Amino acid sequence: MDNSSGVGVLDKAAAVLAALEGTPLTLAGLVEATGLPRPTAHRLACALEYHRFVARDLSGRFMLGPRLRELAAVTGEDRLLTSASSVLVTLRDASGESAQLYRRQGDQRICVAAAERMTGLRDSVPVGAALTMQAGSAAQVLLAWEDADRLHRAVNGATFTAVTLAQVRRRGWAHSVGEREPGVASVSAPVRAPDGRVLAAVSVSGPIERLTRVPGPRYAEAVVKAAAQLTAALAVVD
Amino acid sequence: MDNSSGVGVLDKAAAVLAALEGTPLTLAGLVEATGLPRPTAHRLACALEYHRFVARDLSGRFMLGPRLRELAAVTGEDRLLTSASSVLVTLRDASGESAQLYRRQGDQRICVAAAERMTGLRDSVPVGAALTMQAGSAAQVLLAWEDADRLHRAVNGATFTAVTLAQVRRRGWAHSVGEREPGVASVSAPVRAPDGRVLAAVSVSGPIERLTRVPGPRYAEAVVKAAAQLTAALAVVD
DNA sequence: TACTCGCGTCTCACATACCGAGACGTCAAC
DNA sequence: GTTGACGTCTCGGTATGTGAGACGCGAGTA
Repeated sequence: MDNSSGVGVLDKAAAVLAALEGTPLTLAGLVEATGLPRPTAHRLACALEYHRFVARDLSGRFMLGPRLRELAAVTGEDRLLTSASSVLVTLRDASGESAQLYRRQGDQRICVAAAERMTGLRDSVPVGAALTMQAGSAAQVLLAWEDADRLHRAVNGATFTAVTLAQVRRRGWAHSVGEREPGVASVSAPVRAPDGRVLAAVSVSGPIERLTRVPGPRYAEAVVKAAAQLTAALAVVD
Repeated sequence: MDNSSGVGVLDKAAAVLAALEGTPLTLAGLVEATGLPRPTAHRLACALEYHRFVARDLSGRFMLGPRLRELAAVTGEDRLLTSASSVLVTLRDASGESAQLYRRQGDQRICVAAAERMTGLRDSVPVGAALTMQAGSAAQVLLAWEDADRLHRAVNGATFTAVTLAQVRRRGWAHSVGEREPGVASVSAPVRAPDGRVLAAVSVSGPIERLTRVPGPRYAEAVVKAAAQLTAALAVVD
Protein backbone atom coordinates (compact mmCIF):
# COMPACT_ATOMS: atom_id res chain seq x y z
CA MET A 1 0.00 0.00 0.00
CA ASP A 2 1.75 3.13 -1.25
CA ASN A 3 0.35 6.08 0.66
CA SER A 4 3.19 8.53 0.09
CA SER A 5 3.53 11.23 -2.51
CA GLY A 6 7.28 10.80 -2.50
CA VAL A 7 7.75 13.92 -0.39
CA GLY A 8 7.30 13.11 3.26
CA VAL A 9 6.96 16.69 4.46
CA LEU A 10 4.07 17.27 2.10
CA ASP A 11 2.41 14.03 3.23
CA LYS A 12 2.64 15.25 6.82
CA ALA A 13 1.38 18.73 5.96
CA ALA A 14 -1.56 17.22 4.10
CA ALA A 15 -2.30 15.10 7.19
CA VAL A 16 -2.29 18.22 9.36
CA LEU A 17 -4.73 19.97 7.03
CA ALA A 18 -6.93 16.88 6.90
CA ALA A 19 -6.99 16.72 10.71
CA LEU A 20 -8.14 20.33 10.87
CA GLU A 21 -10.90 19.60 8.37
CA GLY A 22 -13.06 18.19 11.16
CA THR A 23 -12.69 20.90 13.81
CA PRO A 24 -10.14 23.35 15.15
CA LEU A 25 -7.57 21.52 17.27
CA THR A 26 -5.08 22.25 20.03
CA LEU A 27 -1.55 21.10 19.41
CA ALA A 28 -2.33 18.09 21.61
CA GLY A 29 -5.38 17.35 19.48
CA LEU A 30 -3.26 17.64 16.33
CA VAL A 31 -0.73 15.20 17.79
CA GLU A 32 -3.48 12.73 18.53
CA ALA A 33 -5.20 13.14 15.16
CA THR A 34 -2.06 12.90 13.03
CA GLY A 35 0.16 10.62 15.11
CA LEU A 36 3.05 13.03 14.54
CA PRO A 37 5.43 13.78 17.43
CA ARG A 38 4.59 17.04 19.16
CA PRO A 39 7.51 19.16 17.93
CA THR A 40 6.92 17.99 14.36
CA ALA A 41 3.21 18.73 14.47
CA HIS A 42 3.97 22.11 16.05
CA ARG A 43 6.58 23.04 13.49
CA LEU A 44 4.46 22.04 10.50
CA ALA A 45 1.34 23.73 11.83
CA CYS A 46 3.30 26.94 12.45
CA ALA A 47 4.84 26.79 8.98
CA LEU A 48 1.40 26.33 7.47
CA GLU A 49 0.23 29.22 9.65
CA TYR A 50 3.06 31.39 8.26
CA HIS A 51 1.73 30.71 4.75
CA ARG A 52 -1.88 31.23 5.97
CA PHE A 53 -3.03 27.72 5.11
CA VAL A 54 -3.65 27.44 8.85
CA ALA A 55 -4.92 30.09 11.29
CA ARG A 56 -5.45 30.31 15.06
CA ASP A 57 -8.81 30.84 16.72
CA LEU A 58 -9.37 32.99 19.82
CA SER A 59 -8.32 30.24 22.20
CA GLY A 60 -5.17 29.50 20.21
CA ARG A 61 -6.37 26.36 18.49
CA PHE A 62 -5.22 25.68 14.96
CA MET A 63 -7.86 25.93 12.26
CA LEU A 64 -7.84 26.00 8.46
CA GLY A 65 -6.71 29.36 7.13
CA PRO A 66 -7.81 32.01 4.59
CA ARG A 67 -5.24 31.10 1.93
CA LEU A 68 -7.29 28.00 1.17
CA ARG A 69 -10.26 30.15 0.35
CA GLU A 70 -8.17 32.44 -1.86
CA LEU A 71 -6.77 29.52 -3.84
CA ALA A 72 -10.13 27.75 -4.00
CA ALA A 73 -11.66 30.82 -5.59
CA VAL A 74 -9.19 30.38 -8.44
CA THR A 75 -10.14 26.73 -8.97
CA GLY A 76 -13.71 27.87 -9.20
CA GLU A 77 -12.78 30.35 -11.89
CA ASP A 78 -10.90 27.80 -13.99
CA ARG A 79 -13.81 25.44 -13.84
CA LEU A 80 -16.18 28.29 -14.55
CA LEU A 81 -14.39 29.25 -17.74
CA THR A 82 -14.04 25.62 -18.82
CA SER A 83 -17.79 25.14 -18.56
CA ALA A 84 -18.86 28.57 -19.77
CA SER A 85 -18.37 28.21 -23.51
CA SER A 86 -20.77 25.34 -24.13
CA VAL A 87 -23.36 26.69 -21.68
CA LEU A 88 -23.30 30.12 -23.32
CA VAL A 89 -23.56 28.62 -26.83
CA THR A 90 -26.58 26.62 -25.72
CA LEU A 91 -28.13 29.71 -24.17
CA ARG A 92 -27.48 31.75 -27.31
CA ASP A 93 -29.12 29.10 -29.49
CA ALA A 94 -32.08 28.70 -27.13
CA SER A 95 -32.70 32.44 -26.86
CA GLY A 96 -31.62 33.58 -30.29
CA GLU A 97 -29.66 36.40 -28.64
CA SER A 98 -26.08 37.04 -27.58
CA ALA A 99 -25.04 35.54 -24.23
CA GLN A 100 -22.27 36.66 -21.88
CA LEU A 101 -20.70 35.72 -18.56
CA TYR A 102 -19.57 38.56 -16.26
CA ARG A 103 -17.35 38.59 -13.19
CA ARG A 104 -17.03 41.51 -10.84
CA GLN A 105 -13.62 43.16 -10.63
CA GLY A 106 -13.46 46.13 -8.26
CA ASP A 107 -16.04 48.67 -9.39
CA GLN A 108 -16.39 47.18 -12.86
CA ARG A 109 -17.66 44.00 -14.38
CA ILE A 110 -15.57 42.07 -16.88
CA CYS A 111 -16.96 39.96 -19.69
CA VAL A 112 -15.08 36.69 -19.19
CA ALA A 113 -16.88 34.61 -21.82
CA ALA A 114 -19.37 35.24 -24.60
CA ALA A 115 -21.35 33.59 -27.40
CA GLU A 116 -22.75 36.07 -29.94
CA ARG A 117 -25.79 35.92 -32.13
CA MET A 118 -24.48 35.35 -35.59
CA THR A 119 -26.49 37.65 -37.78
CA GLY A 120 -28.12 41.02 -37.85
CA LEU A 121 -28.76 43.48 -35.05
CA ARG A 122 -27.21 42.24 -31.77
CA ASP A 123 -25.50 43.37 -28.60
CA SER A 124 -21.79 42.73 -29.02
CA VAL A 125 -19.66 42.53 -25.87
CA PRO A 126 -16.12 41.28 -26.49
CA VAL A 127 -14.42 39.00 -23.96
CA GLY A 128 -12.29 41.20 -21.72
CA ALA A 129 -14.56 44.20 -22.03
CA ALA A 130 -15.01 46.16 -18.79
CA LEU A 131 -18.49 47.53 -18.15
CA THR A 132 -20.10 49.63 -15.42
CA MET A 133 -21.40 48.22 -12.18
CA GLN A 134 -23.94 51.04 -11.98
CA ALA A 135 -26.30 49.91 -14.72
CA GLY A 136 -27.51 46.74 -16.37
CA SER A 137 -29.07 43.49 -15.25
CA ALA A 138 -25.70 41.76 -14.78
CA ALA A 139 -24.58 44.52 -12.41
CA GLN A 140 -27.82 44.07 -10.48
CA VAL A 141 -27.18 40.34 -10.14
CA LEU A 142 -23.56 40.83 -9.08
CA LEU A 143 -24.73 43.26 -6.36
CA ALA A 144 -28.08 41.90 -5.13
CA TRP A 145 -26.62 39.39 -2.67
CA GLU A 146 -23.87 41.58 -1.24
CA ASP A 147 -24.08 42.55 2.43
CA ALA A 148 -26.17 45.59 3.33
CA ASP A 149 -23.25 47.99 3.69
CA ARG A 150 -21.71 47.18 0.35
CA LEU A 151 -25.08 47.03 -1.32
CA HIS A 152 -26.05 50.51 -0.24
CA ARG A 153 -22.65 51.92 -1.11
CA ALA A 154 -22.91 50.42 -4.59
CA VAL A 155 -26.46 51.63 -5.21
CA ASN A 156 -25.34 55.18 -4.56
CA GLY A 157 -25.02 56.60 -8.10
CA ALA A 158 -26.51 53.57 -9.84
CA THR A 159 -29.50 53.72 -12.14
CA PHE A 160 -31.25 51.01 -10.10
CA THR A 161 -32.35 51.12 -6.46
CA ALA A 162 -32.11 48.88 -3.40
CA VAL A 163 -35.76 48.03 -3.99
CA THR A 164 -34.86 46.74 -7.45
CA LEU A 165 -32.12 44.57 -5.92
CA ALA A 166 -34.58 43.18 -3.35
CA GLN A 167 -36.79 42.19 -6.26
CA VAL A 168 -33.83 40.52 -7.95
CA ARG A 169 -33.17 38.48 -4.80
CA ARG A 170 -36.80 37.45 -4.59
CA ARG A 171 -37.16 36.52 -8.27
CA GLY A 172 -33.73 35.00 -8.68
CA TRP A 173 -33.01 36.98 -11.86
CA ALA A 174 -32.74 40.58 -13.08
CA HIS A 175 -33.67 42.49 -16.18
CA SER A 176 -32.79 45.87 -17.63
CA VAL A 177 -34.06 47.97 -20.51
CA GLY A 178 -31.87 50.71 -21.95
CA GLU A 179 -29.99 50.95 -18.62
CA ARG A 180 -26.40 50.39 -19.63
CA GLU A 181 -26.79 51.37 -23.27
CA PRO A 182 -29.75 52.93 -25.08
CA GLY A 183 -31.67 50.39 -27.13
CA VAL A 184 -30.27 47.35 -25.32
CA ALA A 185 -32.31 45.05 -23.07
CA SER A 186 -30.99 42.17 -21.02
CA VAL A 187 -31.83 39.43 -18.50
CA SER A 188 -29.27 38.05 -16.02
CA ALA A 189 -29.07 35.37 -13.33
CA PRO A 190 -26.44 34.50 -10.67
CA VAL A 191 -23.83 31.76 -10.88
CA ARG A 192 -22.95 30.63 -7.36
CA ALA A 193 -19.83 29.11 -5.85
CA PRO A 194 -20.21 25.97 -3.69
CA ASP A 195 -20.36 28.12 -0.57
CA GLY A 196 -23.32 30.05 -1.97
CA ARG A 197 -21.58 33.30 -2.84
CA VAL A 198 -22.47 34.87 -6.17
CA LEU A 199 -19.42 34.36 -8.36
CA ALA A 200 -20.62 35.58 -11.75
CA ALA A 201 -23.62 36.69 -13.75
CA VAL A 202 -24.80 34.99 -16.90
CA SER A 203 -26.72 37.26 -19.29
CA VAL A 204 -28.69 37.40 -22.48
CA SER A 205 -28.72 40.78 -24.19
CA GLY A 206 -29.98 42.29 -27.43
CA PRO A 207 -31.96 45.12 -29.01
CA ILE A 208 -35.15 46.29 -27.32
CA GLU A 209 -36.92 45.79 -30.67
CA ARG A 210 -36.62 42.03 -30.22
CA LEU A 211 -36.37 41.61 -26.46
CA THR A 212 -39.15 44.17 -25.81
CA ARG A 213 -39.47 46.39 -22.77
CA VAL A 214 -40.42 43.36 -20.65
CA PRO A 215 -37.80 40.74 -21.52
CA GLY A 216 -38.21 38.63 -18.36
CA PRO A 217 -41.11 36.34 -19.33
CA ARG A 218 -39.41 35.28 -22.56
CA TYR A 219 -35.80 34.89 -21.40
CA ALA A 220 -35.58 34.44 -17.62
CA GLU A 221 -36.19 30.71 -17.61
CA ALA A 222 -33.38 29.95 -20.04
CA VAL A 223 -30.98 32.34 -18.31
CA VAL A 224 -31.71 30.90 -14.85
CA LYS A 225 -31.23 27.42 -16.29
CA ALA A 226 -27.84 28.34 -17.76
CA ALA A 227 -26.77 29.88 -14.44
CA ALA A 228 -27.86 26.73 -12.64
CA GLN A 229 -25.81 24.62 -15.03
CA LEU A 230 -22.70 26.66 -14.32
CA THR A 231 -23.44 26.61 -10.60
CA ALA A 232 -23.75 22.81 -10.80
CA ALA A 233 -20.47 22.56 -12.71
CA LEU A 234 -18.77 24.40 -9.86
CA ALA A 235 -20.30 22.10 -7.27
CA VAL A 236 -19.06 18.86 -8.83
CA VAL A 237 -16.51 17.03 -6.65
CA ASP A 238 -13.76 15.39 -8.70
CA MET B 1 13.64 40.12 5.31
CA ASP B 2 12.79 36.67 6.67
CA ASN B 3 10.60 35.01 4.08
CA SER B 4 10.85 31.44 5.32
CA SER B 5 8.44 29.53 7.45
CA GLY B 6 11.26 27.43 8.85
CA VAL B 7 10.34 24.48 6.64
CA GLY B 8 11.87 24.89 3.19
CA VAL B 9 9.75 22.25 1.48
CA LEU B 10 6.58 23.99 2.58
CA ASP B 11 7.92 27.35 1.39
CA LYS B 12 8.57 25.82 -2.02
CA ALA B 13 5.18 24.12 -2.15
CA ALA B 14 3.49 27.40 -1.25
CA ALA B 15 5.43 29.06 -4.07
CA VAL B 16 4.20 26.39 -6.50
CA LEU B 17 0.60 26.97 -5.45
CA ALA B 18 1.04 30.75 -5.68
CA ALA B 19 2.44 30.39 -9.21
CA LEU B 20 -0.61 28.39 -10.25
CA GLU B 21 -2.90 31.04 -8.79
CA GLY B 22 -2.50 33.17 -11.91
CA THR B 23 -3.07 30.54 -14.62
CA PRO B 24 -2.42 26.87 -15.33
CA LEU B 25 1.26 26.29 -16.14
CA THR B 26 3.45 23.75 -17.92
CA LEU B 27 6.39 22.41 -15.95
CA ALA B 28 8.58 24.86 -17.86
CA GLY B 29 6.23 27.67 -16.84
CA LEU B 30 6.40 26.52 -13.22
CA VAL B 31 10.20 26.53 -13.36
CA GLU B 32 10.16 30.07 -14.68
CA ALA B 33 7.56 31.32 -12.22
CA THR B 34 9.11 29.77 -9.10
CA GLY B 35 12.81 29.77 -9.93
CA LEU B 36 13.01 26.16 -8.71
CA PRO B 37 15.15 23.66 -10.64
CA ARG B 38 13.12 21.54 -12.99
CA PRO B 39 13.28 18.20 -11.12
CA THR B 40 12.39 19.96 -7.86
CA ALA B 41 9.43 21.76 -9.38
CA HIS B 42 8.35 18.52 -11.01
CA ARG B 43 8.62 16.51 -7.83
CA LEU B 44 6.74 19.03 -5.69
CA ALA B 45 4.00 19.58 -8.27
CA CYS B 46 3.50 15.80 -8.59
CA ALA B 47 3.41 15.39 -4.79
CA LEU B 48 0.83 18.16 -4.56
CA GLU B 49 -1.06 16.45 -7.38
CA TYR B 50 -1.04 13.19 -5.39
CA HIS B 51 -2.73 15.02 -2.52
CA ARG B 52 -5.08 16.78 -4.96
CA PHE B 53 -3.92 20.29 -4.12
CA VAL B 54 -2.82 20.40 -7.76
CA ALA B 55 -4.53 18.89 -10.81
CA ARG B 56 -3.72 18.54 -14.53
CA ASP B 57 -5.76 20.08 -17.31
CA LEU B 58 -6.46 18.36 -20.62
CA SER B 59 -3.19 19.52 -22.15
CA GLY B 60 -1.21 18.32 -19.14
CA ARG B 61 -0.62 21.70 -17.53
CA PHE B 62 -0.60 21.93 -13.76
CA MET B 63 -3.52 23.80 -12.19
CA LEU B 64 -4.87 24.24 -8.66
CA GLY B 65 -6.74 21.13 -7.51
CA PRO B 66 -10.07 20.17 -5.89
CA ARG B 67 -8.70 19.57 -2.40
CA LEU B 68 -8.42 23.33 -1.98
CA ARG B 69 -12.16 23.67 -2.50
CA GLU B 70 -12.92 20.87 -0.06
CA LEU B 71 -10.81 22.50 2.63
CA ALA B 72 -12.08 26.00 1.83
CA ALA B 73 -15.64 24.82 2.35
CA VAL B 74 -14.71 24.01 5.93
CA THR B 75 -13.42 27.50 6.66
CA GLY B 76 -16.95 28.79 6.06
CA GLU B 77 -18.25 26.55 8.83
CA ASP B 78 -15.93 28.12 11.33
CA ARG B 79 -18.60 30.71 11.86
CA LEU B 80 -20.51 28.04 13.72
CA LEU B 81 -17.63 27.48 16.10
CA THR B 82 -16.96 31.18 16.52
CA SER B 83 -20.51 31.66 17.73
CA ALA B 84 -20.76 28.43 19.70
CA SER B 85 -18.76 29.32 22.80
CA SER B 86 -20.86 32.21 24.03
CA VAL B 87 -24.13 30.47 23.16
CA LEU B 88 -23.08 27.32 25.02
CA VAL B 89 -21.93 29.32 28.05
CA THR B 90 -25.30 31.08 28.15
CA LEU B 91 -27.09 27.75 27.84
CA ARG B 92 -24.96 26.21 30.59
CA ASP B 93 -25.73 29.12 32.91
CA ALA B 94 -29.44 29.07 32.09
CA SER B 95 -29.77 25.33 32.59
CA GLY B 96 -27.21 24.74 35.29
CA GLU B 97 -25.92 21.74 33.29
CA SER B 98 -23.11 21.05 30.83
CA ALA B 99 -23.77 22.06 27.24
CA GLN B 100 -22.22 20.67 24.06
CA LEU B 101 -22.32 21.14 20.30
CA TYR B 102 -22.03 18.03 18.12
CA ARG B 103 -21.31 17.62 14.40
CA ARG B 104 -21.78 14.39 12.54
CA GLN B 105 -18.65 12.83 11.07
CA GLY B 106 -19.21 9.55 9.24
CA ASP B 107 -20.83 7.13 11.65
CA GLN B 108 -19.83 9.09 14.74
CA ARG B 109 -20.62 12.42 16.27
CA ILE B 110 -17.84 14.75 17.33
CA CYS B 111 -18.10 17.21 20.19
CA VAL B 112 -16.94 20.42 18.50
CA ALA B 113 -17.59 22.83 21.38
CA ALA B 114 -18.57 22.56 25.03
CA ALA B 115 -19.26 24.54 28.20
CA GLU B 116 -19.19 22.46 31.35
CA ARG B 117 -21.00 22.86 34.65
CA MET B 118 -18.37 23.98 37.06
CA THR B 119 -18.94 21.94 40.16
CA GLY B 120 -20.10 18.58 41.35
CA LEU B 121 -21.68 15.75 39.42
CA ARG B 122 -21.80 16.54 35.72
CA ASP B 123 -21.57 14.98 32.29
CA SER B 124 -18.12 15.75 30.92
CA VAL B 125 -17.61 15.54 27.15
CA PRO B 126 -14.25 16.93 26.00
CA VAL B 127 -14.03 18.86 22.74
CA GLY B 128 -12.87 16.43 20.06
CA ALA B 129 -14.50 13.42 21.71
CA ALA B 130 -16.12 11.01 19.27
CA LEU B 131 -19.41 9.48 20.40
CA THR B 132 -21.83 6.96 18.95
CA MET B 133 -24.52 7.85 16.43
CA GLN B 134 -26.64 4.95 17.74
CA ALA B 135 -27.68 6.41 21.10
CA GLY B 136 -28.34 9.76 22.69
CA SER B 137 -30.54 12.75 21.99
CA ALA B 138 -27.87 14.49 19.90
CA ALA B 139 -27.63 11.45 17.62
CA GLN B 140 -31.41 11.50 17.28
CA VAL B 141 -31.33 15.16 16.25
CA LEU B 142 -28.50 14.61 13.78
CA LEU B 143 -30.50 11.79 12.18
CA ALA B 144 -34.15 12.85 12.41
CA TRP B 145 -34.12 15.03 9.30
CA GLU B 146 -32.06 12.75 7.07
CA ASP B 147 -33.71 11.33 3.98
CA ALA B 148 -35.70 8.11 4.44
CA ASP B 149 -33.00 5.75 3.11
CA ARG B 150 -30.26 7.07 5.33
CA LEU B 151 -32.59 7.35 8.29
CA HIS B 152 -33.62 3.72 8.13
CA ARG B 153 -30.06 2.55 7.58
CA ALA B 154 -28.93 4.52 10.63
CA VAL B 155 -31.75 3.33 12.89
CA ASN B 156 -30.70 -0.25 12.23
CA GLY B 157 -28.76 -1.12 15.36
CA ALA B 158 -29.64 2.07 17.22
CA THR B 159 -31.31 2.16 20.63
CA PHE B 160 -34.01 4.50 19.27
CA THR B 161 -36.55 3.81 16.54
CA ALA B 162 -37.87 5.57 13.45
CA VAL B 163 -40.97 6.40 15.50
CA THR B 164 -38.78 8.21 18.01
CA LEU B 165 -37.19 10.20 15.19
CA ALA B 166 -40.63 11.12 13.83
CA GLN B 167 -41.46 12.49 17.30
CA VAL B 168 -38.22 14.47 17.27
CA ARG B 169 -39.19 16.05 13.95
CA ARG B 170 -42.63 16.90 15.25
CA ARG B 171 -41.45 18.39 18.56
CA GLY B 172 -38.33 20.03 17.21
CA TRP B 173 -36.13 18.56 19.96
CA ALA B 174 -35.01 15.20 21.33
CA HIS B 175 -34.33 13.76 24.77
CA SER B 176 -32.61 10.65 26.03
CA VAL B 177 -32.33 8.99 29.42
CA GLY B 178 -29.50 6.56 30.04
CA GLU B 179 -29.20 5.86 26.30
CA ARG B 180 -25.59 6.69 25.54
CA GLU B 181 -24.30 6.27 29.08
CA PRO B 182 -26.03 4.90 32.19
CA GLY B 183 -27.09 7.67 34.53
CA VAL B 184 -26.90 10.45 31.95
CA ALA B 185 -29.92 12.29 30.56
CA SER B 186 -29.88 14.88 27.80
CA VAL B 187 -31.98 17.19 25.63
CA SER B 188 -30.89 18.24 22.12
CA ALA B 189 -32.10 20.51 19.32
CA PRO B 190 -30.96 21.03 15.70
CA VAL B 191 -28.75 23.84 14.39
CA ARG B 192 -29.57 24.45 10.73
CA ALA B 193 -27.54 25.78 7.82
CA PRO B 194 -29.01 28.57 5.69
CA ASP B 195 -30.32 25.97 3.26
CA GLY B 196 -32.24 24.23 6.05
CA ARG B 197 -30.04 21.17 6.47
CA VAL B 198 -29.31 20.10 10.02
CA LEU B 199 -25.67 20.98 10.53
CA ALA B 200 -25.17 20.27 14.22
CA ALA B 201 -26.92 19.38 17.45
CA VAL B 202 -26.78 21.54 20.57
CA SER B 203 -27.25 19.58 23.79
CA VAL B 204 -27.64 19.87 27.54
CA SER B 205 -26.62 16.78 29.47
CA GLY B 206 -26.18 15.73 33.08
CA PRO B 207 -27.02 13.13 35.72
CA ILE B 208 -30.50 11.65 35.77
CA GLU B 209 -30.69 12.60 39.45
CA ARG B 210 -30.97 16.26 38.46
CA LEU B 211 -32.40 16.12 34.96
CA THR B 212 -34.95 13.40 35.93
CA ARG B 213 -36.36 10.74 33.64
CA VAL B 214 -38.38 13.38 31.82
CA PRO B 215 -35.91 16.19 31.10
CA GLY B 216 -37.84 17.77 28.21
CA PRO B 217 -40.23 20.13 30.06
CA ARG B 218 -37.40 21.71 32.05
CA TYR B 219 -34.70 22.01 29.39
CA ALA B 220 -36.19 21.91 25.88
CA GLU B 221 -37.06 25.58 25.67
CA ALA B 222 -33.55 26.79 26.50
CA VAL B 223 -31.93 24.21 24.19
CA VAL B 224 -34.21 25.09 21.29
CA LYS B 225 -33.46 28.76 21.91
CA ALA B 226 -29.70 28.17 21.84
CA ALA B 227 -30.03 26.16 18.63
CA ALA B 228 -32.06 28.99 17.09
CA GLN B 229 -29.35 31.49 18.05
CA LEU B 230 -26.67 29.41 16.31
CA THR B 231 -28.95 28.90 13.32
CA ALA B 232 -29.42 32.67 13.14
CA ALA B 233 -25.66 33.26 13.36
CA LEU B 234 -25.20 31.01 10.31
CA ALA B 235 -27.87 32.83 8.36
CA VAL B 236 -26.10 36.20 8.51
CA VAL B 237 -24.75 37.17 5.11
CA ASP B 238 -21.12 38.34 5.09
C1' DT C 1 1.81 25.95 49.70
C1' DA C 2 4.09 22.37 47.19
C1' DC C 3 3.83 19.01 43.88
C1' DT C 4 2.36 16.94 39.62
C1' DC C 5 0.92 16.84 35.09
C1' DG C 6 -0.14 18.43 30.64
C1' DC C 7 0.53 22.06 27.70
C1' DG C 8 3.10 24.80 24.05
C1' DT C 9 7.56 25.97 22.57
C1' DC C 10 12.47 25.42 21.76
C1' DT C 11 17.28 23.09 21.15
C1' DC C 12 20.63 20.60 18.59
C1' DA C 13 23.08 16.22 17.18
C1' DC C 14 22.10 13.11 13.78
C1' DA C 15 20.00 10.38 10.20
C1' DT C 16 17.90 10.52 6.11
C1' DA C 17 14.96 12.73 3.01
C1' DC C 18 15.31 16.10 -0.26
C1' DC C 19 18.04 17.81 -3.77
C1' DG C 20 19.51 18.77 -8.55
C1' DA C 21 23.18 17.94 -12.26
C1' DG C 22 22.82 15.20 -15.65
C1' DA C 23 20.87 11.41 -18.39
C1' DC C 24 17.17 9.67 -21.15
C1' DG C 25 13.43 9.36 -24.44
C1' DT C 26 9.98 11.91 -27.08
C1' DC C 27 8.33 15.26 -30.13
C1' DA C 28 8.21 19.26 -33.03
C1' DA C 29 10.57 22.46 -35.90
C1' DC C 30 13.97 23.35 -39.25
C1' DG D 1 18.73 13.98 -40.17
C1' DT D 2 19.74 17.31 -36.55
C1' DT D 3 18.68 20.28 -32.83
C1' DG D 4 16.42 21.97 -28.96
C1' DA D 5 12.84 21.98 -25.62
C1' DC D 6 10.06 19.22 -23.05
C1' DG D 7 8.76 15.96 -19.19
C1' DT D 8 10.52 12.39 -16.39
C1' DC D 9 13.90 9.77 -13.81
C1' DT D 10 18.48 8.44 -11.31
C1' DC D 11 21.48 8.46 -7.40
C1' DG D 12 25.46 10.29 -4.54
C1' DG D 13 25.86 14.04 -1.44
C1' DT D 14 24.56 17.18 2.01
C1' DA D 15 21.32 20.28 3.81
C1' DT D 16 17.25 19.86 5.97
C1' DG D 17 13.85 17.90 8.78
C1' DT D 18 13.59 15.31 12.81
C1' DG D 19 12.18 14.33 17.62
C1' DA D 20 13.95 13.05 22.38
C1' DG D 21 14.34 15.76 25.79
C1' DA D 22 14.52 20.23 28.13
C1' DC D 23 12.17 24.30 29.67
C1' DG D 24 8.75 27.39 31.54
C1' DC D 25 3.93 28.06 32.50
C1' DG D 26 -0.59 27.27 34.27
C1' DA D 27 -4.11 24.47 36.27
C1' DG D 28 -5.49 21.00 39.40
C1' DT D 29 -4.88 18.39 43.59
C1' DA D 30 -3.42 16.97 48.13
